[in-house]
Amino acid sequence: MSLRDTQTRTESARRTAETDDCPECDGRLEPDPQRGETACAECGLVVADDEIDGGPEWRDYDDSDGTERSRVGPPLTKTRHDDGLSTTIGWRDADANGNALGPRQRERMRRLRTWNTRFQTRDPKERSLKQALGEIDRMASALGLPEHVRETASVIYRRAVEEDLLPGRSIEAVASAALYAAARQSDVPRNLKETARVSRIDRREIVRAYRYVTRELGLGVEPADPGDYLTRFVSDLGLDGGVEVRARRLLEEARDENVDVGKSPVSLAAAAVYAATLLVHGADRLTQVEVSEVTDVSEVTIRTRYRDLLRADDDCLL
DNA sequence: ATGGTTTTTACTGCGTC
DNA sequence: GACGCGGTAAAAACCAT
Repeated sequence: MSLRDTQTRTESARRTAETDDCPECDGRLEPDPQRGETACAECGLVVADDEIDGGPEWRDYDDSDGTERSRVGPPLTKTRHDDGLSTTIGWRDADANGNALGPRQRERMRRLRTWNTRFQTRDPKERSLKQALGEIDRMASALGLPEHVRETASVIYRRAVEEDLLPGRSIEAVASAALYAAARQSDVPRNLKETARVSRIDRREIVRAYRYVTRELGLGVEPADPGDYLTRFVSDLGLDGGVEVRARRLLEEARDENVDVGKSPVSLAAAAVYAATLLVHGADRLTQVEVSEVTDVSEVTIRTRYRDLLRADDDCLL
């Protein structure tokens, strides 16, 4: 890919905290009003952070004195890490109004341009990495997963890249798989159906990537604990804590009686919630359909599982 | 690929409000 | 009659081999 003859592009410099230090030389970072970018006072490094956030982009387009910044609006979309966010730096040593730059400014611009080309030509891996991390971020927030899960997901993804696991599978599939694995490892599991819903990749392909990655990376991801689904289900269904406690006990007793072996954790959790509302609230319980809808477990499965749970429960007359 | 198991889909019957 | 539930049969999905 050849450089544009007269122009270079760069990742947009995103406004970070104004008091940050330069990662390269520890010089102070200064927002450059002329360009609307933040750059290091020492080496001219334009700061561009790795993750895609929803933060606004700051630019000063028409203010000749450059003191005022205008909010241009949110980035076009979170799903495209680059489009619409790139900054183009002209080759002319002049500001936006065509006025010549002073020697100081000129020098600074020269440095900015070299850095920009570096960012651009840095290996494609860097680019795909950003895309993947952006995707992870998007899916994670769609799934309501906390920050630390995104981080472990990115770690998993990076490791997958390092181990050359990418060839043959799509970036997004591996990203989805990494997130799925991270959620399970962090004890805030999301099942495959949920993951597939927010992913561009279908379920089958995610599992394939997931299996491959976990095997190659030796990630010991244990089967999800049904209890980990419980709190989420309970709150999604607007139930009280009493139900959750009861449900948890049902799950424990099921475990003691080995009724749960071979059964999907989600099914058990869903069934436990239903059974618990039945036991706690009696007549005005939740319907199986309601539970089925928020848990993504079919009514039939809820039925069969919750009968098992009740059978294993001591306090249940039988 | 195969076979065993679980889950889902689709449909039906029963009791109740 | 609609609704919640239970049961069933067949298909699909899953998993270990």
